Amino acid sequence: MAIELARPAHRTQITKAVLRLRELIFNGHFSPGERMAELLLVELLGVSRTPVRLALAELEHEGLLRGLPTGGYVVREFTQGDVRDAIELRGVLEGTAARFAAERGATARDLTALRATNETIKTLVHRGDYESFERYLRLNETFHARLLKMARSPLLVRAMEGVVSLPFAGPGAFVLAEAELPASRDILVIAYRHHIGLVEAIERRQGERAESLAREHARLALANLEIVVEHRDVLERLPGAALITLTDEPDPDPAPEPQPEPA
Amino acid sequence: MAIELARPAHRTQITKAVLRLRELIFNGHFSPGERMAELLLVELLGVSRTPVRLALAELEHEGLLRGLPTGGYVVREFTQGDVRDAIELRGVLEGTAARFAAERGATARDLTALRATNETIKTLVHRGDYESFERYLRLNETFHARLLKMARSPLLVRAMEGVVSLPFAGPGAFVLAEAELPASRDILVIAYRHHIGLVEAIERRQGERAESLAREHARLALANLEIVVEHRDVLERLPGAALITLTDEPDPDPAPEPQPEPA
DNA sequence: TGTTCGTTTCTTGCATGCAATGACCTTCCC
DNA sequence: GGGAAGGTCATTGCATGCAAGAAACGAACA
Repeated sequence: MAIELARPAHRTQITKAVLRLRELIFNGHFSPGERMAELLLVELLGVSRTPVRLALAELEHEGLLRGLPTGGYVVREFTQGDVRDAIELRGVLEGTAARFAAERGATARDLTALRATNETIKTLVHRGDYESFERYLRLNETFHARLLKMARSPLLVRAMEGVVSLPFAGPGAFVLAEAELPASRDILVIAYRHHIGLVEAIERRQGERAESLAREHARLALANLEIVVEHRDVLERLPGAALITLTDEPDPDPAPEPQPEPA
Repeated sequence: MAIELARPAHRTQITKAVLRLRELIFNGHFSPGERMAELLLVELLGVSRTPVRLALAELEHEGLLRGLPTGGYVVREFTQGDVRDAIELRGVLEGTAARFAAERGATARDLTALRATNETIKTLVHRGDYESFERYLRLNETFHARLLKMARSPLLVRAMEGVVSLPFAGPGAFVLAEAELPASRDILVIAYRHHIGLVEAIERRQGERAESLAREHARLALANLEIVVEHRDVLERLPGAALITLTDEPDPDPAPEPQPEPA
């Protein structure tokens, strides 16, 4: 996921296969549980079995596929609880990034860059057109990428990559849906406020505050998720939606034997 | 890492290559930065290029190797700061596991199992023989594995696997060294206390307390690390030590431009 | 002596053939 | 009719050959 971003795009057959496969999976071309036969993919992707095999291994590590004990891969299925956990987990890791940035000290240059991004975001928050949402999405990712970089922790970057490789776990997950659902428009205002607070906390070296804010910030995606599942027509147009099975029960992961609060 | 544990051990050439390569890397058979030529590994491992290639990809995802933009892999190098971050990161994830377990409710069966493990650990804490340390190590891993399971979050399990795949980040990292360094013997006592507190917090649904305890618990490994680096002869016998470059500076990641506390 | 260009060797990326294992279907027996 | 056993088909695991590209070496020139 880091390699492919380094621009060579289609330089090797493997990346070509990975990119195309990801796209196909996100678009719902394969159903969860469906077996990914190598020969089928050979004629589908136009590359031979060797790069296909490598690409499948890559996607397994990303979490999109699941390897069968007998060999071969199937498309992985995600429950609503998985989505919730992915978002919560991103919050935990971004919280750690924010805390690291605060504890280890940020450069004035980094802080200025974050503020500049926020300034532009501010002008977009109250617009409603689709183009503004797209710009917001890009700026939001810029903000989060820089924040992660400011933690100065390669291992944290790795861990984050492992989580946001899931399509519905990225910082912009479910945001595009807001363009069509004014009900969640206020969330952008709150998100902007979170950004402001994050920069302030990092500058003042308030690690715990930065961590809390980043966690709460990620939970906005959760709020978005809940709004979106109420509008399945919107949900189904989002990438990766085909991988998610919606549960009707309100609590998607009930305690099997809830213990009462003794203290 | 989950697949291989599923017993087939050497059933495929790939797992054979992965296991052997991991062993070679941990033992320092390759130096950090050294190129892992496929043909060299073919005659070293006794398998053909195809499984070698797959194994290399696997180890890259584990974080032990780094892929070069031009192709091929080199052994990755870890700084003391990486080790510190890995431990801190494990603390963050185990904290999340503990919090999830507390928030989502634990079964009486799980709590009982944790307590039983702790009871046995209690009898080992004050012994000093090597065998007791090995038993402690196994029980400690049992405790942490169960805790993780109690979070009921497959994605959290994945994230954790991504972190503890590094040899020095596991729950038992640097513990074996204590068998030879009585200076750090007290740490076992503290660790035991943490375990007790964790079970209590989870039972009482005190999520935040559980999270804090788990984080602090992981930081014991950090204390161990600091003790161990003072005794390089011990450090160098630990697996994976050959991958770590020791920095002499006390603060391994200094702030480039520390901001004063304005508030 | 330092630098640059050309050549050679090594290394990886890819395709394909072969073999073995697992899945599935048919058939036969109870 | 149900279950078990046999056989057939499909799919994956592995090895190897070939070609393109990179790296290293050496030679020639400034």
